[in-house]
Amino acid sequence: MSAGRTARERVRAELTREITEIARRHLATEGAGGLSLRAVAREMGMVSSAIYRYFPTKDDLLTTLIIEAYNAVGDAVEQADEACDRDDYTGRWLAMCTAVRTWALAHPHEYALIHGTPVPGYQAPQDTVDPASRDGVRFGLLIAEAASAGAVAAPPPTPAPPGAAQDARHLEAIFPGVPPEVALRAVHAWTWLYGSVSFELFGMYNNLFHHLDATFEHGARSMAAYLGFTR
Amino acid sequence: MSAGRTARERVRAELTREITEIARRHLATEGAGGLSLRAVAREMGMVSSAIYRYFPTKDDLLTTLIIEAYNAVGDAVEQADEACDRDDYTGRWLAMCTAVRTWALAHPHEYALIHGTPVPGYQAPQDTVDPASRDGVRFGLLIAEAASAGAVAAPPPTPAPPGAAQDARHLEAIFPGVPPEVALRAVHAWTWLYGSVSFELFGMYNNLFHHLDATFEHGARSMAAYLGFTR
DNA sequence: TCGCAACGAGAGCAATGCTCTCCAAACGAA
DNA sequence: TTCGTTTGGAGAGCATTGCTCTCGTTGCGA
Repeated sequence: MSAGRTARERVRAELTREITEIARRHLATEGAGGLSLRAVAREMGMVSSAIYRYFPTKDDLLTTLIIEAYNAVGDAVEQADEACDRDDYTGRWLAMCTAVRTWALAHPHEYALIHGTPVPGYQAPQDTVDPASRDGVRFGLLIAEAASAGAVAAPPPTPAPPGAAQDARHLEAIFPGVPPEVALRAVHAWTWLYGSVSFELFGMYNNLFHHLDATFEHGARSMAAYLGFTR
Repeated sequence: MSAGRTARERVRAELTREITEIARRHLATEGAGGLSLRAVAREMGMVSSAIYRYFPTKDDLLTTLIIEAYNAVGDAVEQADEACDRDDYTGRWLAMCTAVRTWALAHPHEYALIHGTPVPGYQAPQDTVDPASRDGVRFGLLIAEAASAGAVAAPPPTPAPPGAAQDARHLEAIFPGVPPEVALRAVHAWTWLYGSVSFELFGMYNNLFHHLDATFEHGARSMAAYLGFTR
């Protein structure tokens, strides 16, 4: 589709791209609330109504931005993972954690868009779910590989209501071949990751920590132990 | 101050209360983005400009709501804690986790207000920091009591950069008398708690878990082990 | 009793998302 | 090449918002 054939199609693709680019810049500087279709149109030298030919609704623009953001995190995580030795499981986990945090710190508003309060009235359409799960899928792969390589010590079983065990079995899709108890822990560790990044970004660690890099790394290492990685 | 003396003062206090009440209701149904001073004024039978006599800015109303929300979580956590045996440390931890989650599920928009994306352009004033730390302070108390009672097993030390150790020593204020390594783990567990609640509330667990109660409880128990509680 | 501060009413401003109508240019089939 | 059909920009317009300003009125303390 990028090789639009008619002149109109090419110009349309180009303008659409330009709109999202400007919108992304506005988002990055003003935040999601400060994003205005009229302002984008203005910056493009368009009259405000014209922009609705490209994005019929502000939500549609937001959706595009959200998908981009998810993909950016997904890319970051995947690249970080790939730069590691395949069987350095702890290293891969640390790299993925760092990738998420680094990206979030560099793109706070985009991070907020996907992991903060859902935008009022906004309903995530189906197109977002695949991009949204890219990072998690990659993480699942890591756990699966580590488990099948015997590099994950079976954790001491945690007493839990039966529903949790059922859910754990459903996790097979993301953690193929991983023992349920390990898969559950993996989700908890993953949850810690995003909790930690959100806390830092939204200011909950202010006045509490002064060496955020170091504390984050400590947390990630500590979670690696919690996960049971033996190497 | 609630016993305002002059009629005017009493009426002012009452109107202020009524405004925040309506605002809280709007917030609960429409979310933070849908909160409109004009709508509140309308519902009160006031002309829109009159409301500015009570809250000079929308941010001021939000600040009030935010403080209320923080206090509500603080109350919930404190009450949950107090309903437990003093030396059932695991039980107290579980109770506090459940309290946070239960409150959040019952007041999703208020939760989002304090733990979601910071409202665009909003700068949290000083009045919010005390209410904001009530839950954490209570949690710190629990850890301190457990540690001094010898009910926390020293965790295997996690290798970490020096900054983390420095920060850990600063945690003395919230975790008095708690070994640094334990204090750090406590923060990570606390982070997991809010990460977990946020993930659930913001829909990240959709299509992943079906027994959210049970899975949450599993996580909390698993974190209790991570914390090193021995009873 | 008098003067001031508080406060409601109303009009107004700039901005937003979104709609509708009008018209010119690009397009594709004949 | 012509001609009817999309496509898409311009412009006006609507309802809504936060916020300001002015103008009376009214409660209050001195």
